[in-house]
Amino acid sequence: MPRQPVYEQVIDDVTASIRSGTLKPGDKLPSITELCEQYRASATPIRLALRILDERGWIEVHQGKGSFVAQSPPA
Amino acid sequence: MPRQPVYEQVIDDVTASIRSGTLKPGDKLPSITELCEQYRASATPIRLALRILDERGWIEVHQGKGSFVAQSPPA
DNA sequence: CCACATTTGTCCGTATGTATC
DNA sequence: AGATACATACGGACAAATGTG
Repeated sequence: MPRQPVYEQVIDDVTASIRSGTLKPGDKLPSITELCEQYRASATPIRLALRILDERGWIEVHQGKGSFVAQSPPA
Repeated sequence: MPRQPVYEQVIDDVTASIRSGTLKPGDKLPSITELCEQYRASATPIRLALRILDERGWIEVHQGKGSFVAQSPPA
């Protein structure tokens, strides 16, 4: 079993939290700096995960403000 | 007017080429190394562009093989 | 099977710019 | 003005997949 990349782990964790209701529409996600600490990783995989989650419609990322759960996340 | 980031330029160029028919489904894109030379940029923005184009369904990227225009690109 | 070159994948650290608070 | 937060880009390192010989 090949181990899962950090950025995929973040994607899975966030989508799971949204699906389960732990994260609700409009909720603010931890900052990149905080996510780096949580996952003990650099900003590279964290930022990649957030960008992909944004592309897929799970979150909205706003410069200077932060990342927020989308109002209508995918099923 | 803020100038356009390199990765957005790549995205625009590739989507335009696909839309115009210059690039057809199944066609192989230049390698990352070649795109770096063409745009006189590092791999970072090139990779980002390819990843986003993949997420949006324009291309398919395969490790060890290359990037190929999707069989059914978006409208 | 092995060796090698090519190509993409993942991640790190760093620097600088832009937006928000 | 300063602090916080995200954006873009560079260079480098090592891993993994592919194709060829």
